[in-house]
Amino acid sequence: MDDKKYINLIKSTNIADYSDIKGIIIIKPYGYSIWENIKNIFNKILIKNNYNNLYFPLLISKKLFELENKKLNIIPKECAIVTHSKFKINYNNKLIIDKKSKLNQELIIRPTSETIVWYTFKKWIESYRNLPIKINQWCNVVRLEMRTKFFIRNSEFLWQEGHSAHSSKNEALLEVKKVKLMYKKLLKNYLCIPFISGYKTRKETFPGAKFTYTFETITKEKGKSIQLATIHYLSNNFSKVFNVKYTNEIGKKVYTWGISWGISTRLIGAIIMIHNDKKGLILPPKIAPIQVIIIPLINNYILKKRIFFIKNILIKSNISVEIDNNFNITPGKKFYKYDNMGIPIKLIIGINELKNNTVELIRRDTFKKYYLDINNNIYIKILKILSNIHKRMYIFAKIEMKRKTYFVKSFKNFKKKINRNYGFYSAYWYKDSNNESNIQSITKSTIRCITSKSKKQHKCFYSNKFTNIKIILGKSY
RNA sequence: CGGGGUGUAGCGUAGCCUGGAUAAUCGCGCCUGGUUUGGGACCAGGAGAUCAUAAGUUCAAAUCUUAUCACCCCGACCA
Repeated sequence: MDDKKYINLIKSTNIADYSDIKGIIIIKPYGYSIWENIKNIFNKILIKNNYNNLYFPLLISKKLFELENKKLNIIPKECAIVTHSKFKINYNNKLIIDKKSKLNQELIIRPTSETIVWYTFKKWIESYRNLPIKINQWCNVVRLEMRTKFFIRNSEFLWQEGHSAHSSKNEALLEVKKVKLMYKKLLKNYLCIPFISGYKTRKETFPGAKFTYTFETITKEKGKSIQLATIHYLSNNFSKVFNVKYTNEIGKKVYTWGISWGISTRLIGAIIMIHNDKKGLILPPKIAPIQVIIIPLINNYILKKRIFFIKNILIKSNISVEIDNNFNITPGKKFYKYDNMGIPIKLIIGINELKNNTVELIRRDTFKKYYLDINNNIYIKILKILSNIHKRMYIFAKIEMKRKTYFVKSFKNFKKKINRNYGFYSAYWYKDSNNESNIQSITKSTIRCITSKSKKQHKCFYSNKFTNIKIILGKSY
């Protein structure tokens, strides 16, 4: 999918629109319900894993950022900074900042919330009995990026950020494992997104973290990489910054351990880029705002009753269903519209179906037609088809990702190949940040993650030194 | 933030190089009436544009010049 198609698809499906500020978008109802569905699903996963939702403030004081900067060397580079509180009108009748209203201290619109979270943890944590603390918030964050793209890189985006504090290193590391499973479940079982996962190189790791674990996928046609989710193992970096110590079982004061992790509305971008065809978007059934659209072909009282009958059956089975009763538009046009929107199932009823007590069903993914007997528990068949669509979407996306995953032994070979085809390139690599920078500047691609360590030693594809580290390279958005 | 491109009705566009007369082409969409409705219907009529913004050149600017803003593409930055 080229970029123009991507933008047109988002606009024509009413998922989102531009605002008047660069990189800041309006998420329209159809797009927002996709996000709400993701939220609802993930909230259930969060509850199961003993996380509580809460809310931290949008504005963070510069004072706290300074603490962080001193110890961890985190310099917020693309933040929006609030400096004044008033406007006045000048001689041209234009609004200008009232310089008298300059704030005593600059406020920063959160680019992420570790700062305020750990400032707060300091107040909450005294004893080992207070631990672990496991919290999550759904909010917006602002990062004024130079180059933006719908959902993939916005200046403001919605996300989920999980934070936890633990009494031991092992417990924190165990939590990383748990979150990995949470994300794997969401991506595979709900969003039909295949991925590779692994550790970021030091260069790509969040500055406040000991390591960053990442989930990456590639887009359908282009094969560009998209980061889907991240988990940062913070070790006790932040607890040292904010002096978050607790008294342990033997009365000693020790630092706490932490992790933080997030997924954002970028997932919507990933879904669009992965699940589409010539006719438009194909939404994974479990997050589709409308799973079944019923299209009556004639405006008729008996048919109307029949449709409500079907709708009620489906609603009872928790299938989200809508009826298109607009007879000013011809059926063909409706079919194209709903195909473009990616609605998994269309149910069509006309004279023939009414006579035969059937309904015609068309799958969005394969366009295969089924005729269902309406007196024979149609919801069972529909649930089954929804689940088949899900499975097929995941498998196809996975095959596509595998097809675009190559193994390279030499840098020469890699350079040649990535120029022709983007994708995932796996290789053995000897850890060296200078080499990493060279690889990036020569090929315009980055090390997406370190996927595994083999038992045997292999030659590094770049330096020929022996190594057991296997990486995935790719060109990212 | 550097390089390139674009900005004309709700959307997509023609016109711009080579300035011209009532200031604007075509398609989609929208409104009214009628016939239609099984994979993008048709006929008739209608509404809708300070040509991104600002300044300049000129008798005359959508068209030329400059600045600003936004968007797109390619870099650097980044979830």
